[in-house]
Amino acid sequence: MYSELQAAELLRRAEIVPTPQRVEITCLLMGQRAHMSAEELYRLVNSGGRRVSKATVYNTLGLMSKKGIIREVIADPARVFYDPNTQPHHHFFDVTTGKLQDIDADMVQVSGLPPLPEGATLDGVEVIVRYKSAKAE
Amino acid sequence: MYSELQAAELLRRAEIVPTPQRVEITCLLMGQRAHMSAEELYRLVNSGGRRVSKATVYNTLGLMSKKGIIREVIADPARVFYDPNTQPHHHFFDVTTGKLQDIDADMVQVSGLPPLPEGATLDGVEVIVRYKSAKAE
DNA sequence: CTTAATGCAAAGGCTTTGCAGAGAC
DNA sequence: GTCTCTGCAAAGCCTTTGCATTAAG
Repeated sequence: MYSELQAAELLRRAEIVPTPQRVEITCLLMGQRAHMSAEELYRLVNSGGRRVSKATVYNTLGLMSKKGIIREVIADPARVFYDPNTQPHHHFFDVTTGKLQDIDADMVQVSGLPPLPEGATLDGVEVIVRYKSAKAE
Repeated sequence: MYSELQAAELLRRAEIVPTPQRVEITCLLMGQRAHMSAEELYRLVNSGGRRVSKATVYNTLGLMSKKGIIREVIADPARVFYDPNTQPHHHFFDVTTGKLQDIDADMVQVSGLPPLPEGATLDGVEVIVRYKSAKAE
């Protein structure tokens, strides 16, 4: 579990004013092992008594990802996942269930990437292993 | 350029009835070096005199990707790209312009991936190198 | 008082769906 | 006539935007 104090501290360090809503969102996101989409998080926050608007959820996630304390993962065409793990690492994506899972970067080697175009800034290298799980077709 | 005859042949081999609309879509997609989204393709098809509905474009792309003659690439949260290149390969994604570009698989080595969960079927390994290009912020 | 954060609802893209009409055999 | 494909429009989902309200210093 992730305490409100930890969350507030994290936000403060990222120069984000730790309002109650932001702290709440941060707690839930950080406390979760699975990755969540904004929509899921929005529902989760609001199921827990607290009332936070959609705009604020999207806003907060956008802010946090701009400040680098969480990371956007684009694996599912239907939504963006937010990943509390900012260490370099990669992902398993279960196409059947829509679940996203971490793969430690230590284990995976990517080599031979061509250089970026002139003047470009690297934004990240993401490896996504997509698979279908047993159940459904 | 990609001829209608080639397109029809490709579709037929994939057991897709080569209707005029599907042939048209296939021609445009295959003839293009850049990757396109369904929406772009829809606009492109309809700018060329021919009238094809949105439903048909989405339908055709879905069919083709299910049959394995094109490939979906998920790199941009806002849309799915369709890639006529079905050889294993990877992608550069220019965050600034939204352009997607191929990276030959030959050059890139990915090693050390952990095994899939029990009973899972690999659906693909995708490496996406995201970068910001010179211009905009 | 001034500035920033929040909430609401509406708008916006991309994609999917339902169903009627057209076409092929 | 039957089966499939097509087209249109409406609906859906996630996300963004605009603007009035509220909170903070």
